[in-house]
Amino acid sequence: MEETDRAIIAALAADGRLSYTDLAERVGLSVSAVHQRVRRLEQRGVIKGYAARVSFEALDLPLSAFVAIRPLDPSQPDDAPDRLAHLPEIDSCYSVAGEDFYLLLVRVASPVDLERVLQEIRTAANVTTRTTVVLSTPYESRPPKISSDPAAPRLRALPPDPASSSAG
Amino acid sequence: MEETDRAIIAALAADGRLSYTDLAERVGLSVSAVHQRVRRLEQRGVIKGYAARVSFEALDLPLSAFVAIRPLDPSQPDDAPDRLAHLPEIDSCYSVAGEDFYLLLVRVASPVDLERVLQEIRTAANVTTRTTVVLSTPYESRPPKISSDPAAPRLRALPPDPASSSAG
DNA sequence: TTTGAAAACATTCGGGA
DNA sequence: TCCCGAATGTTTTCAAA
Repeated sequence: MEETDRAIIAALAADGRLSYTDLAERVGLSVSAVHQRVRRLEQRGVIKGYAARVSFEALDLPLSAFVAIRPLDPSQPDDAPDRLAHLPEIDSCYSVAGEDFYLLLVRVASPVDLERVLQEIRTAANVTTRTTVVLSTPYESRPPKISSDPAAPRLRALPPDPASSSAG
Repeated sequence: MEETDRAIIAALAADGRLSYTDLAERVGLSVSAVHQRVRRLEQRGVIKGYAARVSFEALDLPLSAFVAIRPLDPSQPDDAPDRLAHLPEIDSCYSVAGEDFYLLLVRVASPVDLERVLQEIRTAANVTTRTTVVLSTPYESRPPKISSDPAAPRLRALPPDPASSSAG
């Protein structure tokens, strides 16, 4: 039961378009039972959604970079994520411990575009930036290991937080 | 035509389980025409696959960290990504410019697990580590902006490279 | 949780712009 | 080359037990 949910999640993390029929075969349940479980996982927020994995090269966004940012005036209220959310080049925004405040992952078409985005980041959030260019990506966004360990903690329902995501 | 492909990609990046029927309505084409286009995008490698977006908190992996690594002996052949690929806690591995060689994103259940993974990374790849803990994630893995700019470059077919991913 | 039937959907094909 | 519409098999969905 608990283990079945983990199997479902692992299967859907690896192939988000699996049919309920295939899923049912893999976990050894009827189609409707699997369907119901998936729906419960979606409602509980364990499965937050589904996405096509797209090639950034093919979309002409071959240049990725990590941008660490630090406020120019640390006494100001810190709403950098909100101020930056409208920039479509920003893939991810992490609040981090350490000398920097946030770590951004940006995707652009060219060095010139990176330059422009960095300027936009600095002016929009009143921050300094320190940029690390990604040269290649051996692997990325691998499906998480789903422990089928019998001693593993239960899958947890989440507090109703429909906006933000990982790593609290 | 070209713009239609971008609309399809944008729709599937936001909702990877959209039916072809829904997709067809959105882009104003017949179901079979959309189906054909999606298949071509998949074959060309523009769409690399589909994945469920899972909540790492719900999976009891609430702690994320960026781990910058540097070889102890820079004259040795550098195969750190291969040496680390078996560690399921590593979500992503980026080769980066700058003082560090690689930047890893790891996901674990607790500080103790992070400690263990860092040791495993150091011994498996013969590297030093510098770790930045993620405190929260305002947003992550947002769908890329798909330029419908008429002057935008064509969607590119990819050389047959079925393994690696972004940012060359 | 299962079964079973109805509705919706995916997939392939032939033909037309 | 790209599109559409129809035919078929599959999947999803729902009710009932």
